[in-house]
Amino acid sequence: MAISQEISYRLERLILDGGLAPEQKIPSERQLAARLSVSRAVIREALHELQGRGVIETRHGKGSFVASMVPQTDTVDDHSPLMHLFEGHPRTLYDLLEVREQLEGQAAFLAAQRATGTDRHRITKAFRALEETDPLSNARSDHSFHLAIVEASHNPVLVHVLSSLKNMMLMTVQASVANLNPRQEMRKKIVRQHRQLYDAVISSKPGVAQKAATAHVRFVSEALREMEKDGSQVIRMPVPPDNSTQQPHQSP
Amino acid sequence: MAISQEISYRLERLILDGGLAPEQKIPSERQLAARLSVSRAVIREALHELQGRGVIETRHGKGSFVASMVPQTDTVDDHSPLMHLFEGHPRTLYDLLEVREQLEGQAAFLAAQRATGTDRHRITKAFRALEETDPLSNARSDHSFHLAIVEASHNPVLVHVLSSLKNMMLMTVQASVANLNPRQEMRKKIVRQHRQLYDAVISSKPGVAQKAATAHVRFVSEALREMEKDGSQVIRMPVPPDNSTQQPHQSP
DNA sequence: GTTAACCCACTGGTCTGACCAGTTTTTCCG
DNA sequence: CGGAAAAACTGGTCAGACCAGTGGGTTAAC
Repeated sequence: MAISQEISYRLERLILDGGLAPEQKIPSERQLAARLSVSRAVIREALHELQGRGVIETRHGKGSFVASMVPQTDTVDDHSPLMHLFEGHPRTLYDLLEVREQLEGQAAFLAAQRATGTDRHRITKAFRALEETDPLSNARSDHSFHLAIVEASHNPVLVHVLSSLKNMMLMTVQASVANLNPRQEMRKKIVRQHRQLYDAVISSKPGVAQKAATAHVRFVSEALREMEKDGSQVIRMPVPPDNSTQQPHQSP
Repeated sequence: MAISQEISYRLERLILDGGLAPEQKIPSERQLAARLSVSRAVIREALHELQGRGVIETRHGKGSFVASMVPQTDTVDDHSPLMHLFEGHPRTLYDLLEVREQLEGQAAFLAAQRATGTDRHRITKAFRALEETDPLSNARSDHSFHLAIVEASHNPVLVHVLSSLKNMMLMTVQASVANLNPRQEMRKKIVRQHRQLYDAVISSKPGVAQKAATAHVRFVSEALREMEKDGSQVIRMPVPPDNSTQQPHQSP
């Protein structure tokens, strides 16, 4: 194995084992080179590896620092392999929506097919709440509504995958509602889409429900794309701690 | 921003957009340096960044190659949130297949739409290999074929999700081929389905490709269900150590 | 002819020492 | 003392050299 890789490995372990705390400064490249008796080039390559992996940050003229990896090992894999793609690659957001479009559609289809009485009750409850909450803070309601439908599909795998994808989205962009609700006409369309989806599921029309769900996600995706094109920046920020996304429960 | 970072970013985007396909060789460091008019050190630093985040693999004396987008988290989470569902709940397998049906369909659709020349070449190669290998040991070929199509969708999220699902399947059941191939008539049908899928993707017919892919997964799912009902136990065992896991694309 | 050895032209891996470009500290003059 | 220049850091880039694996082709021996 290459020396630079050994060094990057050793440094990473040192950091993970707590030998170097977050925000702490790493010895300068020249010091490390001298200390480990290798050339500075090797040190730089090792550091770039750690940098690519998000373990350290390097600032010109100042030095390299251990990145503050939030000790919050939530249920969500913080540094999931996909997470790196988001940073600097906005396109991934739309890749994500592309997949969600498909899966939300399937979830709606299955929900319309399989929803039990309890499911219908939960969905209805969530839908009512969604209609009553004020536009500004109904991100949670929106989430609950869709989650209720997904869970009514009675497919644990689907629930799990979709919740992962949604969490991943929430990590980078404040959900669609936050971006779109301010625009009145957008909000109206979304409300109508929700109603269509709700009606289709409740009246057990799988095909219609599926179409409604995919159309909804596609609409949101295209709206976001449009906004971004128009210059109005899509709000991208970590979502505040949300206890409701922690454990989507499955009703038996 | 540092030049090396710009270069690593450009290369990563190039890879994600399909300009460079998995397994494909990246120009040598000296070529890149000359082409981009920078020193070789900068190129090496950029490559080490990509290496750190698993986008490329470098082999001494051979060159650098685009890594499969599949996150090879060798630590296949035994304690994955979904894993415990399998134990005692065979139904989860079919939930899994239900979701896969949808996603493989989407992947085929997108692949037929977006496949580049390189993608088509890879798919064709995998397909040929699939046709030539003997029925008993073509689990790998089957996997490679489907993977090539999924990667041609140029949607990293889709690749990631599907690979997770597939890994999860491999953990519990020896893939469909192992169970179905012994039966001659089954195998014939599967071969025909593969050919239909292949033709549709290569001739850029998204709709047809999607239908072929979903039909294929559904067929496998129903066949498994049938077998289980008939009493013949579906083989459920951990997949044997796979040395090709490290370097996903190997043709025998 | 086949095969084995070797050589050479690739590839990445490492080293050296220099210089540029930001940042912080020190120095020294007003 | 205050503040500006200078020095001493930091990382970023460059050039050229050499080492170390790899593979193809030529050659020499069998």
